[in-house]
Amino acid sequence: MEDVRNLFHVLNRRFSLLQKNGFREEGIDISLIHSHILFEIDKHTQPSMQQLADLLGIDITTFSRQIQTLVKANLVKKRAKQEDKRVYVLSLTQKGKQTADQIDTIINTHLERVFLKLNDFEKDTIIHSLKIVTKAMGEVRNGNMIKG
Amino acid sequence: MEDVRNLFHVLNRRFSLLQKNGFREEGIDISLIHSHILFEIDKHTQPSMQQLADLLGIDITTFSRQIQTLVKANLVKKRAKQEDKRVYVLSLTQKGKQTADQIDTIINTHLERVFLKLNDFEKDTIIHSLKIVTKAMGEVRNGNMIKG
DNA sequence: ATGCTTATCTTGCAAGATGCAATTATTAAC
DNA sequence: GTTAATAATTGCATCTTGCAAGATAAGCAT
Repeated sequence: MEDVRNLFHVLNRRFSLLQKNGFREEGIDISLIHSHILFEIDKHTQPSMQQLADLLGIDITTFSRQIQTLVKANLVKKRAKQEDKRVYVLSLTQKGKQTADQIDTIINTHLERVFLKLNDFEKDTIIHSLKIVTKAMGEVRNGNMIKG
Repeated sequence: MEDVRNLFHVLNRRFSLLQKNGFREEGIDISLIHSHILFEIDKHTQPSMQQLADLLGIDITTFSRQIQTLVKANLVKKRAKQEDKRVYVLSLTQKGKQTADQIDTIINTHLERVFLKLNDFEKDTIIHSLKIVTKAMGEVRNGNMIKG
């Protein structure tokens, strides 16, 4: 069991570096955390602040200010929910969507470069395994998460 | 290919949460970044500042200050290398090693809880897959890394 | 309705993290 | 020996973080 932690750790770090390197190489000036926020907003429909903060494991106050920055940068739109005006619902602006897509392309390009080293069987096995383990990790502790 | 990014992303996040939750539940007061630094120092023999900073993808100036904090907390030891006195070699103090081991136990316990949900075949497949993909990701871009 | 409790989000503040530019100390190159 | 390169640190300005304390809205009891 002892090298499982190491595997996750290294994998984690390498994926982070893959993203950072991607941004740098393509001259995109965005932080990892902002990229993640755009990604999550894009993935879910009408997420609230609290939902996304929980999902990303960020303190709500920090998240609130990150969103303010993204709104100022015209990447994210925030509007009060009709049914419950305490809640703010997030969505991407056109520019935000465009940025999210651009980031997606970059990361996928880099991921493809990784998978080129592997044959189809390995590829399928890996994706299957990632799905299983990700699901299992979500089931152990799922506070108030949106299904991811 | 498009949900591979998502898989990595979610897996990444869930592993981060697993670590944070572990620390919180066990009442360990340590940040993720400090935990990672201890882990890496423990894993490598006589790593230099620059090596670890590169490995973790942290700016060397930030890393230098993180190490100062850890040295003050009596978790890390820093000594000049004999052959090259510009270089500082890092190691764990007794307390640092103890902390690293404690963290390791916590994370492994939580990981075991995840793997309980899976059968032996799935477990083996997943570990095998993680190894392959981690290796592949390391080979695509390996700047000046120590072998991980 | 009125008050009490809970939920969502925002700000004040103080502490910590970040990264560029400049500096120190050491080694390498010529 | 002078100059260049490398490893690490410090100054400084900026950003991030999270607790505590608000502001506002919704739910719920009486």
